[in-house]
Amino acid sequence: MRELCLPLGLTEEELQRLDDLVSNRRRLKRGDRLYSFGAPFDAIYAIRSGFFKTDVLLEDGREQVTGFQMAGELLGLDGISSEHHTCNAVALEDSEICAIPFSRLEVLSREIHTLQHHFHKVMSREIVRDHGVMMLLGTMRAEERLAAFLLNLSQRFTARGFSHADFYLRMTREEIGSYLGLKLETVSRTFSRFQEEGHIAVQQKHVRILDVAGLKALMNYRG
Amino acid sequence: MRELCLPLGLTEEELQRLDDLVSNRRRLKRGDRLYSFGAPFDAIYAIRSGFFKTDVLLEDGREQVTGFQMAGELLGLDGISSEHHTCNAVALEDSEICAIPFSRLEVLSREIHTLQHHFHKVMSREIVRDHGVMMLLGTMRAEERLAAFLLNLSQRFTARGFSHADFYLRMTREEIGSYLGLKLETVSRTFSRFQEEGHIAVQQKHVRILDVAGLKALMNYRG
DNA sequence: CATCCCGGTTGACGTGGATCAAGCTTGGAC
DNA sequence: GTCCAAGCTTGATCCACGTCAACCGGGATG
Repeated sequence: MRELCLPLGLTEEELQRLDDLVSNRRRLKRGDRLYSFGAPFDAIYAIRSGFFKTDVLLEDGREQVTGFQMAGELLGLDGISSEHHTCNAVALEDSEICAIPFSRLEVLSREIHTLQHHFHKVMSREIVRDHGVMMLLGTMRAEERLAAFLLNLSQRFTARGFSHADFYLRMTREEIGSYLGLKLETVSRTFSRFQEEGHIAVQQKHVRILDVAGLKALMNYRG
Repeated sequence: MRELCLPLGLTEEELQRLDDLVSNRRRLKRGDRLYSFGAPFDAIYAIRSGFFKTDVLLEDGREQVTGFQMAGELLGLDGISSEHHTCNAVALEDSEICAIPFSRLEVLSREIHTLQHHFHKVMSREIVRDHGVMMLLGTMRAEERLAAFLLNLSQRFTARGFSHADFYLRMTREEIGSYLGLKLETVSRTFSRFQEEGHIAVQQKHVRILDVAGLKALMNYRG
């Protein structure tokens, strides 16, 4: 956890103060909302365990999933700008989070330079990630989108010590589709095609990646 | 300029220190790059005047425009995460920017709380903006995307004291298309359709918005 | 002045993914 | 165990947007 979401090179005393900051824990069951669009913002959240999605809704009900977050990642950065949350965060499995009161984070990051810099990097990384999603939504075809999605999940599971090639999806086809700008049927069909072509083995939410190179190759060529 | 991109409520002395920070000006001609993908990051940039695009490229040459920036907006936030720029920033007209050395900004924002908070808000606003683009790319149809784009431009021009209804586009149809996830022909056709329907008058880069309500109405209903 | 060229428009046609619809699988409730 | 609802798969058809191609218009160049 520390390696993933906290800066290195802190003194014992600094670590202690950080631990105080993130001491406010909370458990959520699958389906629970961590926060909702429009709610007042006063804390960001570090995921200790579990899996989340964030989404934004249009007035007519259309949903865009803006991200899937797992242990070690932060939620709520969108709320800083307007003092209100601008999306919904929903637990996709039973999860545990730390609430980090934002005003206290700002105080502490004035005193601990590495914390300040780390926090800026985390926000910036979120912006870079979003640009990657724009690239995906703006220029890629369905196959490329799903391949990129699977490879990204695989890489993040690996970073957390799980198998890079064998995992359970926490989200539905519809949620994957919303994230990737596709309909659930297209997601399902593309899974099936990947399976026929031997790139993966998929049965409902259980995915095994059989051919990483093949998936990567799908991403770089038209046709 | 100050109203748009600087925090309010600073003392004279604080303002002086800020002015020192942003004293490093630079002029760019149309087509010049402010920075390129992979270049070392050491400063963010405030646009004093002019117009920019940022884009990311895939290995096979596909381009995704990630944003259009105008006076008072910041460029380069993407570079903080990895100490290298992760996109290209290109001037779409002759422009002037202030380079803000990032390490100095971090020092100063430790001392001026309102600056720190303002900077966090700016980064967060960028994240929120990106979510809006995801929504646009993931769920909207061509008409909705272009209407949203025009209304957004209009609103930003208004905030800068320009006409909300009469402006020149600084970017090509292809760049608009790249931003909106459409081909240039689709952008062109959709402009023509908007004109036929009386929502706008368009001649090449000159756009007049005739019916704001009509454009807004286009955005919320399927079909 | 003529020429070039880049960007824009428009038309004809093709297609990837959406839509509509029918089963199927699975896991939780009882 | 049975039942049911939610989610997944698959097929048939449709259509919004992409592709390909022709042409136009205006500003830069010589």
